[in-house]
Amino acid sequence: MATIRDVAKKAGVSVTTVSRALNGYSDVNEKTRERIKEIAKELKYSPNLLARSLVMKKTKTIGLLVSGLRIEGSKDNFTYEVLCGVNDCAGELGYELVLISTDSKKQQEKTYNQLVQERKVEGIILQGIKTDDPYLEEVLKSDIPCILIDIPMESDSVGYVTTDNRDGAKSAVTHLLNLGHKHIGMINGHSQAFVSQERLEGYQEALQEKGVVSNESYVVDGAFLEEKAETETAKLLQERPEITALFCASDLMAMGAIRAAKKMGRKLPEDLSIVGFDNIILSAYSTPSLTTIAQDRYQLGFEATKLLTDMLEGNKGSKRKVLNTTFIKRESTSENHN
Amino acid sequence: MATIRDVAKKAGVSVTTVSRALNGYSDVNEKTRERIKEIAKELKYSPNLLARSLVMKKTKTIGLLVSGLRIEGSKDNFTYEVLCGVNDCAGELGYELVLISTDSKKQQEKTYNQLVQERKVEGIILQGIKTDDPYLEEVLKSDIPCILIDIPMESDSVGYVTTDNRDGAKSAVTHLLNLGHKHIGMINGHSQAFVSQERLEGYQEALQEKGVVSNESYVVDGAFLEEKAETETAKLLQERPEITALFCASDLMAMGAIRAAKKMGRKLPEDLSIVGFDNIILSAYSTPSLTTIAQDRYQLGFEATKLLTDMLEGNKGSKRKVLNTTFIKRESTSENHN
DNA sequence: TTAATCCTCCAAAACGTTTCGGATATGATT
DNA sequence: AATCATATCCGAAACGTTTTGGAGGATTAA
Repeated sequence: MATIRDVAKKAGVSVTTVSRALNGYSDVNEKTRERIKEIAKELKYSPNLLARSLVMKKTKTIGLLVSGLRIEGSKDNFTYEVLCGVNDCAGELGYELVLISTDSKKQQEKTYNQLVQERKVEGIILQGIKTDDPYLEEVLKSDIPCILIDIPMESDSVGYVTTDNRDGAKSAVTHLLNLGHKHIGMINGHSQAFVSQERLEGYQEALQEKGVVSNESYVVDGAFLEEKAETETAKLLQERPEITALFCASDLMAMGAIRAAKKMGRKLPEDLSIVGFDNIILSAYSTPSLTTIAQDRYQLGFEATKLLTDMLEGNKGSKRKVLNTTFIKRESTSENHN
Repeated sequence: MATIRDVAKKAGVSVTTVSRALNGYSDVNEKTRERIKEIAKELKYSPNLLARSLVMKKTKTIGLLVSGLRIEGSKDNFTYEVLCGVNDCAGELGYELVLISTDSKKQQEKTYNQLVQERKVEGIILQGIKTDDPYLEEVLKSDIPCILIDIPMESDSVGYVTTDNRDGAKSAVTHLLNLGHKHIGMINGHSQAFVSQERLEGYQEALQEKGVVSNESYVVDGAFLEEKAETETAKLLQERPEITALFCASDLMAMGAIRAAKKMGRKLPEDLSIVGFDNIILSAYSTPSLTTIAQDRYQLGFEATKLLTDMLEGNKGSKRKVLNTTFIKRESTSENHN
């Protein structure tokens, strides 16, 4: 609890000198600097960051605003892995990290600007918000530097980082086409997610390139939920028995799809090939293990932080980053024998 | 960026009055209070928490110090789920949460006290540190309120929350005994974890109660790692072929054990029964799905936060909390037919 | 010798709040 | 009329830093 004043008194110098000594300014004699450092250590002095930030108007703090930091997130670990990336990068660059989690209830109490202003974060990373979230509009208007994860929007103060979802989806579906599948269904997420739109486009593009006519009724909405995906898959497979392969917009939904198929007595992958998206932990452990498109969530967080700090430090440069996916072949896909 | 001064000026009152009006003091006329509130909203004023904390010497902030916020943590999600619990409870009680992650490199630069003092957290929750961690000693000496997760140590300013590991382990092993198993091996974690010691005791106690002599060579160390557990299990099963059941101190290690057993051609659960500990997501998806002892990691975080804030607000009461486990029967255990 | 330069150091202001100890006015009580 | 209580407001200090603009002395240059 020693303050700079205590150090100054004990060292017989002014507060100014202590401050400048400890902060490495050149206008202080090396001998006194050493003495001051000594005394500071002796008194276990460490500067009060509140006071410092107050006067410097810099907090060296970034916020990670996540909508829905919930236990269900354990299944895909998206938030956790993004958090790891953000944390690592922030740590490397000397930024503090405060975690801000909202839900619709909290959002009614405080506007985005209030939230951010109060916490005194210099910039913020947004994860998990939907495209129809009221905060999104505020973000774009506000001049607080912000990086969006998986929402491709830009302005003077906002950038984004995302995965090449379209390309990833395309390679998933191309893989199925190459295995000889003609009737390929898609279990998509929900329409309030950009990634869903993009993955749908990738799906359609792949079909088109191989000259397969796409059928609207082959695409259903699984809301990124395992259960919803299961019921939707069951319905789809019943109504469209000619389908021999499925592309799921998330691994979690693929888990639901697998369960639905198994319940209907379909052998996997002989009767039905399934490709997921994400490469979550589960996908390697399920039976059959899941062929999928891996996206690097850790890197998503890491790059977001890099972009944000670049903005904060005035480094002009691209405010967006699109990461590549990698295709992972496992057991859930095989040649079409029908 | 409006300050309290701006509001005061516009309202034609003093700074003091604005402060007292907004903070609900009674010595301000209701009419002026309303006017001030109006103007505050108009100017989008929100108080600078830095300044406030500086003068009040209260930050309403707690820290979650985790050692090893790493991507590998995705597999068991321990940290994530604890975080969710901490976050929810902190949110409910109006505390901010800052995430502090350390590793041995960082620990050399800053002592625990420095870390905590600088960040101006009022209290802190420690997760994931080992019993031989140098920070632990500091924590006990320091008078900053602290709750340890899974380390049963207490002092004036520190408490803990943990799971009843001994009882959990005991019920796991008792389950195996009841299935007729006589030779039960254990894949434990590492000795720098209290939970390992406790789970070992539970294992031994269960055996003793049923009058089964415990055999030291039946217990090996899997370091809480999947791979290590796999190799250790392979060795154990080879050297002690009479073993028909395994109790693993974590589900993740059980995954390794399952793999080892499968590679040796053992049928599960017919040839070998396995019980895990934790109830991680994977345990429900593996083949066979894993019988396990569930611990509520979310609740661990939630209760830790409750204990901490109780301490911060001067509510005297117990500084410790031990949560119960629940037994979950799945496919990986069956009767002993040997 | 004088002027200029450099090296060390410092006093005071500033950051945006809260709070303590009054101040003023009004009305009630004696 | 004097005293007291109450309601409403405010000035100034305090929190612990950094930074600005200079002061004083020693050294160097002219």
